[in-house]
Amino acid sequence: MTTNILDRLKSNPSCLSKSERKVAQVILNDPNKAIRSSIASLAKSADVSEPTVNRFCRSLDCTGFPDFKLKLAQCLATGTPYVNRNVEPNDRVEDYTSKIFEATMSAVSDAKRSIDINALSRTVDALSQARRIGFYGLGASGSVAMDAHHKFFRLNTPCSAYTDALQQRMAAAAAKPGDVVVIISITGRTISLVETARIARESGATVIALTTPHSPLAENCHILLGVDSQENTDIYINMTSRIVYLTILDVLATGVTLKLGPEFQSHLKRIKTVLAEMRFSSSPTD
Amino acid sequence: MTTNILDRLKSNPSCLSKSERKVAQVILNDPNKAIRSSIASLAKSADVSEPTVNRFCRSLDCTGFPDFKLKLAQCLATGTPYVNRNVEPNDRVEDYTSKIFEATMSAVSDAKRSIDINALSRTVDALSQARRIGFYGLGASGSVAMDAHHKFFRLNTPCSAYTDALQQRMAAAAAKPGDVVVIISITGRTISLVETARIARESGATVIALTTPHSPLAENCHILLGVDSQENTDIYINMTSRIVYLTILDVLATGVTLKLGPEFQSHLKRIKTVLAEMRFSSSPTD
DNA sequence: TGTCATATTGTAGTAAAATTACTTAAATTG
DNA sequence: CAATTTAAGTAATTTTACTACAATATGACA
Repeated sequence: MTTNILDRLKSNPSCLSKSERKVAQVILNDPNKAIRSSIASLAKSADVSEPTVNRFCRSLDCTGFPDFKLKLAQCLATGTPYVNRNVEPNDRVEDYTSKIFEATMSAVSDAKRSIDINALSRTVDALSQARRIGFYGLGASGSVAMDAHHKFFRLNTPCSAYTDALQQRMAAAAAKPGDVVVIISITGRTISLVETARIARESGATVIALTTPHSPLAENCHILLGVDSQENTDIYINMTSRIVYLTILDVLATGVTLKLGPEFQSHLKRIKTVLAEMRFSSSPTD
Repeated sequence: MTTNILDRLKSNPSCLSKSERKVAQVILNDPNKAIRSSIASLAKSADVSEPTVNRFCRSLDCTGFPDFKLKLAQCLATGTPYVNRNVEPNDRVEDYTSKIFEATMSAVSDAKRSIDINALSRTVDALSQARRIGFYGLGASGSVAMDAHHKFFRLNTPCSAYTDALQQRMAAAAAKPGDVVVIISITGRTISLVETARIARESGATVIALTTPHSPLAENCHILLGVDSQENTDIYINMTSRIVYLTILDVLATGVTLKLGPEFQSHLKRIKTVLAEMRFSSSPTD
């Protein structure tokens, strides 16, 4: 994704001249006003000439003022007007709530843009032909693996989740060709998981990694579902990556279900009916 | 939020005249082109006059053409240009991937708008003063509970996750005043969980429910963290609510951490260091 | 069916906006 | 402290959006 215009404005003393910085300042003061202003009024507010505003837009890789307004408007609309603001000690509840929700949305949106459709497609193929499926995760990714298991066990392929390093190792060693092993790790650097991936490969299983690109785990799998963790925001990485992973697993489960075709829907319906009996009335799965 | 302009365009044969509909059609064909067009070129593409385009904008509650472009641009940027389209049998990978990602984003965005800050704040208070914390969930919410446990166990309050109905019942019965019980359920109608909530209340624990408003569970707790499940889209409910719940738990964990104050940060840092030793190098928690 | 009334669309002109080309001012460097 | 480069402004041009008005179409009713 081309970097957010607002961010560039905030962090760019270089590349802008003195008067251009005045323009930037005025825009940052009230971006929502800026997108509705004409070049003339903006120039007046910043106390510079109109062409200066125009040149300012060009230095930000826009073709002109209208183009700049458009891009600014879009970046304001993303709901993340000042993306990646970190939570700060004195934030009130509403402050950090907004920040976390926004960070989550922007992570999902980034992932949507950067996900490798081809890898996704090959994964759906592998999963729908699998003899058995295993989801492997430790720590925060452990619950992701459990969640994936809960999704996939309703399909008719045998399926397990392993959230313990030793179990994982044993399961990987016991894997056979035709098995699919999905390894989930935010860092992709946990030694035992990378080992597990290697073992699973040696056993002949298809190894799929849901992890950060270029990590050791990413280098040791057959299919990589890579998710770039956001550059700057340390704090949010754990929160947001996990959510992105869950979403990707939703996509995979959906893909496999579609592949299994319509005669399979009745099978799912039966499960729903059984679950409904546990309820005061109606509806889905907790 | 004012209803999305694109949606209005798609579903509005009324309120638009014949020529105005021609304009709408051209815009829907390539909205991204439309936001960069002048009124003249757009009028030409739609084979109508310029004032017609202008009148078209006015009938959509815009002050004029530039205003319309702005709103359209923003709604395209939201990433949810065609919200809530359901997955269909013949969707290609890229189709259902987009749909699921978009549904997720819009669910998070809706939740952000509708979440009760006051309830959130009281929950943070309760959690940070708790003698011990339990997270209860079954099915898909089971992994949410596990995840919450993984987040909270790093804070110094004793904390557990229960994902088994029997365990939950026993833990609820054993609860004491000062304990906080967080019950997670998408439907809020699972009989055993509603029972568990009642038992926990009787034991004197503070019961917090992360569930659908107006459900039996919602009526049986001290603090309700309600998340409306999306109206129409049946299929997505399970996927998206779970993600919203996780996000809310992120907010809670952040809130509690902030409340515990700065002298606590070193404690967290120590955990990170220990984890780092399990890695090929650097960084967070799987 | 013809006439009037209303609604819809288009034409032409105007004001405003954005951009260009050019000039002046400031800053940098040998 | 000149010479050259860079930055900023002035004024003219082009493009854009809008207004007022005219023309055409649509429809209701005698």
